[in-house]
Amino acid sequence: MALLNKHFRSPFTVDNVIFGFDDEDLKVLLIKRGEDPFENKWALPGYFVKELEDLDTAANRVLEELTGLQNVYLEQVQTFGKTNRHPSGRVITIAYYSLIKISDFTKNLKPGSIAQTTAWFSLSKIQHLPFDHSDILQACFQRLQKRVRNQPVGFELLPPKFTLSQLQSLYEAILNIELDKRNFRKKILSMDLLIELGEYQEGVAHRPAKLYEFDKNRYKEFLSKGYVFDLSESKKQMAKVNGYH
Amino acid sequence: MALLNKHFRSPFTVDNVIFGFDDEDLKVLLIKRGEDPFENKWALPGYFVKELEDLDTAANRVLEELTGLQNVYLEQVQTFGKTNRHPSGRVITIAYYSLIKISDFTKNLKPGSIAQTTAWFSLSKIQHLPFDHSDILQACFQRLQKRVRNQPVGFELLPPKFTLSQLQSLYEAILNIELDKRNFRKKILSMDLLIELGEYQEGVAHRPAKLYEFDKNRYKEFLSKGYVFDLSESKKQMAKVNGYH
DNA sequence: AAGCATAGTATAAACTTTACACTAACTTGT
DNA sequence: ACAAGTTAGTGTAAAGTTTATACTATGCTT
Repeated sequence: MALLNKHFRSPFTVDNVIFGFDDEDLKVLLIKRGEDPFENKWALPGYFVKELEDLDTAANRVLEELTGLQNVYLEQVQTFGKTNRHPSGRVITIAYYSLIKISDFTKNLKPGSIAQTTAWFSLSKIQHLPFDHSDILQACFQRLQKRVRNQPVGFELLPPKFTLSQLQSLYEAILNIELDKRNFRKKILSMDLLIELGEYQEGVAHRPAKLYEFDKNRYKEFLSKGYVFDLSESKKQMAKVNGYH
Repeated sequence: MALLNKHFRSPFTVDNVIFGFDDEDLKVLLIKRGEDPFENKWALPGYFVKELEDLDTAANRVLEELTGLQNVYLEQVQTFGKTNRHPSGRVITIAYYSLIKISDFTKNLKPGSIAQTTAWFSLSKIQHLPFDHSDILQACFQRLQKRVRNQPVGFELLPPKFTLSQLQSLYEAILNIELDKRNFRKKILSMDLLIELGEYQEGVAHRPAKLYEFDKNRYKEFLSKGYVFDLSESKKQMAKVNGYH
């Protein structure tokens, strides 16, 4: 309809903060830009949205072209639209983050693909990013920190079979706090969402840990009973973490 | 820069879910559309964003033109970009909600302004809205329900001086649950964020209630001490509300 | 076989949340 | 002026949740 033509049009991108976890650090996949502005700088991966493409589809496209992965946890976070955020003209970006199993990633890399110009960076070591990508990264990370306490999304970052210690390390890395082993286990197991597989870790130089699996069906039932996934801490504890009493 | 011209451009709007509270119900301000598509239907207010206008600015513009109000609580929620969401062509919309003091609103209405075609609707009575506005409304309402438990935004919907009963009704209306009077008061007062004014309600046919004010400065201090605003309920309670045990 | 590294486990104390019912203060109608 | 009506305001005990804390178990390495 002609009416729409009266109005300003902007190009749109989706930028995708791809998180991974390597048993130690929370990492983010960055891409070395192949064109100006900021050619050869590391930046968040993002693509322009196509005319006939939904936003979620575009975000999944970024992800698949970079990692070869499909059906990955993806969440829209915030839209960044300051008129001057891109030096070449107005570009609005819709920020997403996704959670991938870092081990799957390496398997799916095709030689010569665009993914050859990507690398994982520990979140804590990322300094300045071009455009407003630091703001975008921060918004996505903060969203993840909240999400992980109230939704069972952490499992998206772990292999399908994992140990409780891995799970705890993941939470410690994302939330940047230390957790008590016994209390953590009690809490997560009390929700009764993990299946104890009866299998054990292999190839470790110490007592092997039991392997667990997150059970999506039990989680559906859990929700339908009105229960709420919750790994948050009391106000008192939160104050302490921040160094107050 | 020429590079941007390669890419698809879309017109985009901000839609703003304007919430108000009338001591009874949570309400939403709708506008009767003056043009096709959906002429004369009630819909969420929204405007096309201008070339040199930031998104937040545009959202505030919607608000001010409709209500005459400035400096109002405003939060971006989600961007809706399905290719077919608008029958006349692709339009991406960035959804915001705002919280206003409904009493301020009526004062600021200019006769003959666009606001003459607006009306407040109880949230519970709104049925079908045009476009994907029902989805937008739902997303904004859900965001508000979460926000109100973890941030002191409820006060934005009340007059500067309010009673604890009004505050409780507000929470009950937003969360759609019943709260225990004694426990609610204990909890909100224990955060020590309200100033007891020593003034009382007037013109009511019963014992007049004390008036309180929310103290933004105390809240800043509260935050800087690492405390967290929290009016949430335990998992047990949540389960009960939903009819389970 | 000793040493090393991580896995795995229980309980008591502190704290938070919940359930619950009566008196106080003001207005209205007689 | 007083009775009836309406909402305001208040404390406590029981139940539940969170926290702090330290030792034994199991497998690998040397």
